Amino acid sequence: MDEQQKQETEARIFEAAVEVFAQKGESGARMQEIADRAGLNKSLLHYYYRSKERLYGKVFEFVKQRFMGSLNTALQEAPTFEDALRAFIDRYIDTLASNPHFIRIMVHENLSGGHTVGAKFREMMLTEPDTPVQIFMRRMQAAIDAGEIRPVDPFQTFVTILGSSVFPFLAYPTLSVVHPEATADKEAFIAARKQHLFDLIFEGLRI
Amino acid sequence: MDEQQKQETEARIFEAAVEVFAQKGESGARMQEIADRAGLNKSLLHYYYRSKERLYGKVFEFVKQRFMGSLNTALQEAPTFEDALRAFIDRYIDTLASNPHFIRIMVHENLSGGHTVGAKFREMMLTEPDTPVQIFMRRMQAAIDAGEIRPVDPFQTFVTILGSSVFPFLAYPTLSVVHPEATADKEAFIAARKQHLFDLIFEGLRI
DNA sequence: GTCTATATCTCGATAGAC
DNA sequence: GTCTATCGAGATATAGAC
Repeated sequence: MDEQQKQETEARIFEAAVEVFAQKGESGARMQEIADRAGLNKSLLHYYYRSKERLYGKVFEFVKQRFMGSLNTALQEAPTFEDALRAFIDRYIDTLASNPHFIRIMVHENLSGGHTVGAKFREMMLTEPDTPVQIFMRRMQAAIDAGEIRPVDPFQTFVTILGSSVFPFLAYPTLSVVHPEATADKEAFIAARKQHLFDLIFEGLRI
Repeated sequence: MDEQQKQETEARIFEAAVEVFAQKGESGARMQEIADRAGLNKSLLHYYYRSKERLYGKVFEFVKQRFMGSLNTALQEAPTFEDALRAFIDRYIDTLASNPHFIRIMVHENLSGGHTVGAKFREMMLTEPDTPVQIFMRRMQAAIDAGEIRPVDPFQTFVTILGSSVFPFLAYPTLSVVHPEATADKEAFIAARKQHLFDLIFEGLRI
């Protein structure tokens, strides 16, 4: 009972921390705001995580795992390149939509120099043999070699898919001002976005 | 002599402020860091700009003007849609490359709720009759009506171009770890990016 | 474990000397 | 105009009661 209560408190802190760090970044986030959002006393954050720095470290690690994991699973399945491309775009956008905090933390990291993110990814490149980028690029290269699609640079294509998928989640406040009609229904906009992206890129790669 | 010195000091503060706000966002930025980067005393920031809030306001306004200006000019020229598309992508990426701070401030704004950016853009939509989005969308719609390209949603296409162009500048620290060879020479990467994007999207729109 | 109270530090801002 | 010194608010972090 006590133990369970403890874990739940820790989890509530963690979830609140993810949200606040996503919105404000590491330096902009306030411990008080995290405590308020978790409905707990501020000193509990220190009891469970010692310092703001350590709390952020845990959050970042978690976010990175989820992020990479979603990319990996999306790439595993699918027999043809067409299927793989569609699955990748769909799953990736779905993950972004249901976990909007993740990409925000990653972007904050990159904007502020990307030192943490650089170190973590470098480590990952060494320990894990197959990163999502490499899997995607190999798969696309195979399709090119087999004459299924045009010879377009796989890495550039990967960057295009990521950027096109991520951007709407980063710029939503601006986009909703610039074109309210298209973005008012967020569900519909996301569905349309998936359809559009696959169509445009697949046609762009077609022989 | 004094007046000139004064202007130079003010300019140095401003430039340093642009850099720090771009890196940390409004709340994450520190007046001390801006002063250090400008090689000046912290109290001078208040002498010239009264408060952090006002300094940020000036920076944001400046950034927004440069940004929108570059988008507009890129869309003016070009006779055919193909030319317009190429010009738009080239000019837009060039502007991002030579002014990397601008987009970062915009993204920080959006991440932290986008209230300032929302108000500013709403105002712009009212005062200026033709925003870049509208010009692009109208032009693309005309090309669709004329049967020059496939009937692909112009707004979605606009978002795809923006996202694909912007993303590398946001995620450069991560990308350079994930694929060092492709990103080591930044000039070359940007040139390749322009070429790739136009090719992929133009082929994707082709009848 | 969770709270209150408080110590310690950092930051934005101002006063005043030069 | 530019600097040093400092104030006061607000933030992180800790001590100690329950």
